[in-house]
Amino acid sequence: MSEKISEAELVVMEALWESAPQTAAEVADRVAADRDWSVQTVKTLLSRLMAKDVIAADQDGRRFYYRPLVPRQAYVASESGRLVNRLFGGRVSPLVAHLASQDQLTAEDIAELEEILKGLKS
Amino acid sequence: MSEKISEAELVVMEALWESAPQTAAEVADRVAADRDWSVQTVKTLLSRLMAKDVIAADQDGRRFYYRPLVPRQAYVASESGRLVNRLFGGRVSPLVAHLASQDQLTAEDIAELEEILKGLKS
DNA sequence: TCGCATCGATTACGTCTGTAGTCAAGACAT
DNA sequence: ATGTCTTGACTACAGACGTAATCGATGCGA
Repeated sequence: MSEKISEAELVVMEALWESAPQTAAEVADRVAADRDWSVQTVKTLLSRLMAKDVIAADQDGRRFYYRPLVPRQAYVASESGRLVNRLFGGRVSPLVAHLASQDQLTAEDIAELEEILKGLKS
Repeated sequence: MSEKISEAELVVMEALWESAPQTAAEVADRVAADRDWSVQTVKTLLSRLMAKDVIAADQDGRRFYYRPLVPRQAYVASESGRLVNRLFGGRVSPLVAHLASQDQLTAEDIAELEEILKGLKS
């Protein structure tokens, strides 16, 4: 919950969710795979994430080890909730119906969805 | 597709998707239900949407009738696609699994999802 | 011990966003 | 004809965002 995480900040969060704790340099390395950012840029984003209280840093000598405070799970939950509310009036099935109508469901998706539903009808 | 529509702009788009064409004043009225904005604010948002080529205006005397150029359908498609890519690696079933695990699926949703899946297995 | 590399902090700066005021031109009532 | 209302265009401005340079402190190699 809490402060809104921006697009660029999210890239940094993903790096931390992938593995934590990490130093700024490590995060920058990991992030380099996606975005061509300078180390400075990554550090700025880390600061902003700290300001938003979604990550924390543990000092080790003069360097910091960063780790997420918000689990990816929670973020994903709030974001997908937001989307479903904004675009589908809070209902999930229209979202799936929509994706289905766009042929965005793979055969695998369909099989898995059936599994999920089976589980829900316990 | 094309230019990114901001949160505030989206509110205006929704008003136009609901009914079109509309004058700026009509849009402002409709929008007033959600947001407490001045007419000016709505006009600015309309301009920005024009600049982004997602709406168009037909002049009638000295007033304009605005209408969406991008159908809601298309917007919803690109946004939900973006979310699924950003958060679920492009796979839909994890999204549903996630929503299910959060108890965000109503019984109605489940029934409808079953219907959808039945349709897909034609 | 002295210079250099490195770290986080601070500052910068252009763009986008949210929100709105002001302005010029036309319409309308008196 | 003149003052008023309405309309879109233009301008404003603070805060967020993307991207990065610079700065002061510190540790390390020579």
